Amino acid sequence: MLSKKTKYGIKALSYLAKRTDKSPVQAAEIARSENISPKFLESILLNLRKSGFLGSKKGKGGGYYLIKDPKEIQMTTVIRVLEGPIAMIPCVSLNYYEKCEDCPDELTCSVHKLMIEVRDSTLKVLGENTLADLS
Amino acid sequence: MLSKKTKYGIKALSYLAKRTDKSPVQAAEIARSENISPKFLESILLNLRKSGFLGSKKGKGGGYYLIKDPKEIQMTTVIRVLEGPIAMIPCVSLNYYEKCEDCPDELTCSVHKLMIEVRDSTLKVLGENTLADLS
DNA sequence: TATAAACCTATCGGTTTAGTAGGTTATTGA
DNA sequence: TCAATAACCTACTAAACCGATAGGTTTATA
Repeated sequence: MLSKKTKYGIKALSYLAKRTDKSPVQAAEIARSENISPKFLESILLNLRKSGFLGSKKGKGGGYYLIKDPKEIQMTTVIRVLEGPIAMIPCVSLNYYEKCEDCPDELTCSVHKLMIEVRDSTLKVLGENTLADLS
Repeated sequence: MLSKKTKYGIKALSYLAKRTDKSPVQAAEIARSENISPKFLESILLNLRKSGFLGSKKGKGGGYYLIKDPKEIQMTTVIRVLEGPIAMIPCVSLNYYEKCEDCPDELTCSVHKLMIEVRDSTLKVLGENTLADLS
């Protein structure tokens, strides 16, 4: 399950991607428009700025803006930053790999192979979609 | 992320599916063989029995056994029982649907469409695999 | 009748989630 | 220069969930 943090983050990015002009948008405006708790969204936007998705401007007329072209932002990278691993289990994660304590051998694990299949199909969908595709 | 409960449950079911004879297997044996906390596994097996996957026999020589042919058990149904929804977000779940509080309209939600795509690709993989395929 | 094994209930420490509160810093326009 | 604005930062919290543990009850077998 996607956390609200991730969902809100995607909605905020998508909100910015839809705008034609690239002037800064205040966090409060996004929060209002997308029905997100303002303070919670603030922390998410901060996170997205530190991760290199957003730029920001302080003071009056300030706000957040997209740094890259929405077409260049794959959903895989967005979700990895906000949510963490895309795989359903750490032992098949490409970016957040972790060995299972209970498995002596991954190759004979009945769950492992299945989860690789799931991971790859999910990666395909998320890799083919960019921020620009969220309409 | 899959919970350990789900992972252990799948491993236990797979352990039973691999056996040629269909005599009951004790929870403790599965726990030992799969490196699972015995008491935790007990509660999972109980869950699987109540959900109709397993039968059980009490007393000496008792244990758990598969009720159906492993080929007939789709991984979708296993995961739904153990983990809950397969979708990454409740508003696209087929079996555990829930409306989002923040979305006035699902059709215009940028996250919604993407998550339907992810859901469908995951359902395809899990639907094509049965307990028998876990080898 | 002793033993084995499923079954049941309750509890628990730790972590994560989804926020809230309250203040600090930097920019802008009057 | 000063007040307003909006990002930035730190800390806290209530509730839920997770992974397990403890301890007892029931039922079947030898």
